[in-house]
Amino acid sequence: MSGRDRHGPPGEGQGSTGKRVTLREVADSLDLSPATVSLVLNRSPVAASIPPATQKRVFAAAEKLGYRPNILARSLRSQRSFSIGVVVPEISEGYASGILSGIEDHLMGSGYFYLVASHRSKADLLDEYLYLLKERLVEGFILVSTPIEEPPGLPAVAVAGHRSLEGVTNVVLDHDRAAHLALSHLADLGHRRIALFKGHPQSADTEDRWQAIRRATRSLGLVIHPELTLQLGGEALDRAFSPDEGYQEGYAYGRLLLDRKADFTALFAFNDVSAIGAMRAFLDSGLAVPGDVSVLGFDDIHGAGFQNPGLTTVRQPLRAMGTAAARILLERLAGASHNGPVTITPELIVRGSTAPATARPRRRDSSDGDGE
Amino acid sequence: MSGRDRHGPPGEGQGSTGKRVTLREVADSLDLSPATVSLVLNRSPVAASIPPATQKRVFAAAEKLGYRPNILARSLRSQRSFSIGVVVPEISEGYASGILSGIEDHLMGSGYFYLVASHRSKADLLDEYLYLLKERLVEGFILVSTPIEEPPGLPAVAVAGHRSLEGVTNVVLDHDRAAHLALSHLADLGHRRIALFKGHPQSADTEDRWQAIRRATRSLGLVIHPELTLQLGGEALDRAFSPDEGYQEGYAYGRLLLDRKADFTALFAFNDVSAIGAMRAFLDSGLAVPGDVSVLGFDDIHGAGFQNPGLTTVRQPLRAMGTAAARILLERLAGASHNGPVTITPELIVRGSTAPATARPRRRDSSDGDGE
DNA sequence: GTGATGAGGTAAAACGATTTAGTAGAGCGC
DNA sequence: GCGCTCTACTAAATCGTTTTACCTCATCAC
Repeated sequence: MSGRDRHGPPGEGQGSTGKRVTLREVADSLDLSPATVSLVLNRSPVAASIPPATQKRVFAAAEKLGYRPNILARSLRSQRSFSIGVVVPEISEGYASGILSGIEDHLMGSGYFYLVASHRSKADLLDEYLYLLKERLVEGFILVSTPIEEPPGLPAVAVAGHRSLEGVTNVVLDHDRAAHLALSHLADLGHRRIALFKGHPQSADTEDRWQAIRRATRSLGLVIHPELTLQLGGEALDRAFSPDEGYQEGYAYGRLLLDRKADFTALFAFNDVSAIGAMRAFLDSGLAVPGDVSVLGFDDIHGAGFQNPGLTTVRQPLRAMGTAAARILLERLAGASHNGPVTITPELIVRGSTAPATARPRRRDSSDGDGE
Repeated sequence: MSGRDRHGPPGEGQGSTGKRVTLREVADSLDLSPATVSLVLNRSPVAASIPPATQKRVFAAAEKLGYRPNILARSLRSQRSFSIGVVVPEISEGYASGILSGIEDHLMGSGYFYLVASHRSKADLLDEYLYLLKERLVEGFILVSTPIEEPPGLPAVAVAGHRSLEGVTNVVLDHDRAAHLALSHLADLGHRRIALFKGHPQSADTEDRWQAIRRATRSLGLVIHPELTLQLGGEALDRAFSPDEGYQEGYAYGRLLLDRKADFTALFAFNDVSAIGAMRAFLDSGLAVPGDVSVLGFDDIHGAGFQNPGLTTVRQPLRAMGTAAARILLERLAGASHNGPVTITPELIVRGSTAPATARPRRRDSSDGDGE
């Protein structure tokens, strides 16, 4: 709608090699001035007085010569770049790439491109990238799970939101609903001693989700057991995990949980990756999942359903969230006012990793396998 | 080395808001011409005759005012954009995002950005995106697992290569070594009836790998059983799978394999995703992995080791491949001549999904579980 | 005094659009 | 014939650089 509406046809007029046709050349071929051609092609209101016949000639010539405006020149003059900056913690990770794919879907359809930068949770890199992106005249930002301290200086949409900031529209998951779905599912299965993985301190969702979990716990008559609550990326472990070692980290924290020797019948992890890692730790130590311990993830990343057992999880519609973020940003760039946060609704996906709690202590006891 | 060598410091000179400082303003503040300032800042050889004292003043003023060249203007004039186009089939998928993260690593360090486009295996989208990227004056392409018909018209590096094309440097995995690693591992375990998943016809690696498998099979004294060979995305199934349904597709083809009732003791899949899907199909139908069937994947995507059982697989160093692609492209842009293909060496990662072949027919028979 | 040389710059033309402020000519009323 | 209004355009400035082709002044050799 905004953006350019002509995309194709590629490769017409001239081959993919050869010099580009400029506005001047089109104008010359028509014995018109570049100004006229520009006005017509851009459907400027000023072109209202140009007779339809001439307009037709202009369009025809542009088509025939395969004219494509030089985006750089246009951007320089009009101070628009038709590109936006997308900032993610780490691109090779399921959450970010899911969102990204939604963003791309929407942007491409609108004539925009995007530049991606991964800050790997380093504040200085983040600052630098925001700077470099502005230098490239991106028109706005989409910040994915990226906590920033001050307004970025351009219209922005934050995907795993955080506290509200001037000029930043938040796209947030309904964490209360998510926590309630997850915990009531476990409660209904009879779980009372539920272990929890809190998210990394630098993850934008961590705090919101944690508060939601506390509220849900209370409203369901459950209690949070501090000895069963582990903070990912916390000081509990001597070893730090790099951003793409989420599975290993989950495994390590799963082990840690077992080492504490405090009984629990279920784990509600911060995300699928840590859930899968922990599940593996449980299995390795001889516990059955879900026989001895139920495991509940978060996100529903690709492949979550193909774990063994399939991972029960709270699905975030990542692609839809990306699409929404892109749409909102473009609307704002087109002049729409920026209203409150946009809420996304999660969904509980029940698979094989959760089952009724059993009274039996969590000790190796593989009398009944997971037949199904 | 090429590219700009100054990155930071962000946020100095002026806040993140406020108008940008132009070259003209720097020049005016120094009572010099923009030309001089430009020459000095760019360390042009022409600036040799400018006395060091003046040069110092110029740098100091630029720093003080927080001058940052406008990239659009620079690009327009010098016909360089300091950005490259990365084309992938689908961004939210592990292979592409792994490569991407390597690409990013290298590019960012060199002052380049990249624009991503996902063609979702549609030839018309691909053409259009190549066109749009050229329109944005990207300086070159990195094509990830993207087969193209004709030279793209710009320097390019293809990551999961294909037939050689003018101007395209291929970064290819050593498929012979990969196939040999995988098949000799299975052969050593006593497997003779090995099922195979061929890749999608549109995947660039498919044909190379298949030929490599044929060679490896011969040299190992194995035979390929047509009834155990399935082509992913082939006509065997009535249902087509979208690009992000790789797991489901693997599951479906796993089932298909079982339905054929032809005995096999191992599966060597085209990639981890289909291997995991198939593994799940085997488990669901009561077969033990690796007790009844060994499963061998390809890629070593994130989380492959956290499957249950852990997936034995041929690792492609995705990130390193991305880095290599970016490095080669930048070298070529800097004038290096484009030599032959670059070969990447795969590695066999043995985990729990492969074990010695058993004579026992593949029928439900769960007498010994997969304890450890 | 002349011509050459070098030092230390600068003017101005690109790059390829967009857009504002006109302008030439036609038509028309009077 | 004058002013006015339209119509159908166009000239030229502008965006912010880069880069080539100068230019001016000193100095020096002869």
